[in-house]
Amino acid sequence: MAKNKFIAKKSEDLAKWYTDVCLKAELMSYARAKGFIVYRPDSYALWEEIQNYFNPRIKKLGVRNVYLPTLIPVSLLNKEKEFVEGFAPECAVVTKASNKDLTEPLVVRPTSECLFSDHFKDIVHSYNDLPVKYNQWCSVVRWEKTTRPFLRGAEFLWQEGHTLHLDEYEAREFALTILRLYNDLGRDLLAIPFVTGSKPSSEKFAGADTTYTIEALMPDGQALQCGTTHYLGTGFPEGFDIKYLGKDNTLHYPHYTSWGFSTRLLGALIMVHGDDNGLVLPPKIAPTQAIIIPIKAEDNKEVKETCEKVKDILIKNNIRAEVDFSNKTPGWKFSQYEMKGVPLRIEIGPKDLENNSCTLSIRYDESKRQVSLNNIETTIKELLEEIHKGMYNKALEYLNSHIYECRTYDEIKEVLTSHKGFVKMMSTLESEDEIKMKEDFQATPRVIPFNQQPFSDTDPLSGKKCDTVVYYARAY
RNA sequence: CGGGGAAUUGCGCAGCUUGGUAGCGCGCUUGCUUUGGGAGCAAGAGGUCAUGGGUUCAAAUCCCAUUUCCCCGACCA
Repeated sequence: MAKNKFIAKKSEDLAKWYTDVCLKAELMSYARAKGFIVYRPDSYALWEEIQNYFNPRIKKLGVRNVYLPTLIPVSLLNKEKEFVEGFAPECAVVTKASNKDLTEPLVVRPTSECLFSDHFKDIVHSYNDLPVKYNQWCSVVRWEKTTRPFLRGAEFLWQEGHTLHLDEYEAREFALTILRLYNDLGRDLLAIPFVTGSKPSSEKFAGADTTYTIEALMPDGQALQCGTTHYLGTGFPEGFDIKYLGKDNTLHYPHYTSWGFSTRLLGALIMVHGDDNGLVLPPKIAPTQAIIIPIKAEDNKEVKETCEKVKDILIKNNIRAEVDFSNKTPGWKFSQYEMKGVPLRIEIGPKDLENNSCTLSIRYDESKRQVSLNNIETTIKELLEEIHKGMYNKALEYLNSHIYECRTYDEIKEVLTSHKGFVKMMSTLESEDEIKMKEDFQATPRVIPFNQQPFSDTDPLSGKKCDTVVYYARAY
């Protein structure tokens, strides 16, 4: 396959490669305000596919979509102490409207726990009102100092779920159920494997009792938090005075969960699968799964008609297929759709028609094959499945082979200074450990994996006895 | 917030040192020839030179300030 001259090499300059792909694959452009981007049709379509996957699945769990305001009165924000301390520094605040100073400044939501809590106070009175399960699709604003398209922006799109439950057990179970759903989304739609587990207390959401996370590994060995679910306990209900009368005829605070993933998933998708020729999309999420390229169609009616026919057959079989009849040369089209990551290209030309076949070119492994036009829909359906599995397994193999069990300081140093990936180590989870890891290697404890298989009983940093497995890494 | 780089047509860039008619490549439009890995020829269209101020007869070019973007750090769920 011809190499793309418009995109930096992924292995040579990942940062440049990443921005090149975002721009050249027409996913985004920079907007006028600092840190803000335009989500162009090709990236917004990916976000819509994520919504299409996620919406029916949360609805099945009894979650309903709602929409709450963009602006939060400052006084509401101040009701949960830890939360304010965590978020205040990165909030944008509206102080003027109609050319007059507002009596109370309004904060542009960085997340909506306060708004949901304020509303929940009005609708929850009895145990019969529980559980409450809401979700909203919206954007939030966080005034980040360093921004990168999709991975970290001043404004990003996300879903935020907010639920109230009778007790801790039910709430925790729900937070874990959603986390499993996030993990499924990675595996079944994005072809991205995650390490799942809980966050050490230093990395928890401001105000959370427990934060559960899905962490992915990027090609430079840095971890990327791709979604979190929180068991928030009763802090927000206490701060906002949300109470219900239980069966026992006494008042109780309900138990709160919140959970979210953002358009950062698109950043992960680009990073994990992309190559030197640009974006590579897994078939399940690709807005166009198969692009048909006619060869010498101008003066060949048969080529044209076959392209149309194949497209119709594929669409009838729920395959997202398109045909490009534009007068660009085939070579141009090949490069263009490769850059945009279309998983499968179908070439149809006079030579193919001679033996009733077409040429398939697979984006992710750069392979080509000639197949019969008979039962083309079955061939392609199976092939798309195969591609998805292939991409997931490739990513899984990368993840697994970049988790290093470390028993000594020197082993930790080796992994983190050469950007290899996750350090899997035994830890006491004491803050001295974290400080040392941060100072020596800029690494943070990413996740305490659910899959705990202690391989030693000693913390390599302090030498103290311990029984918890922790993954450390540098993070985005 | 620190350190570095940059802003000239849709994109990539030259011009700036030494002030004097706004240039090139790609893309775009039209026509013909092409079409199995970014086609060829010809003719065209397209620019408040990031913004604001200053110096000058004259500023893309010199001076001051501001804004934005990119990279590396620090900060950040």
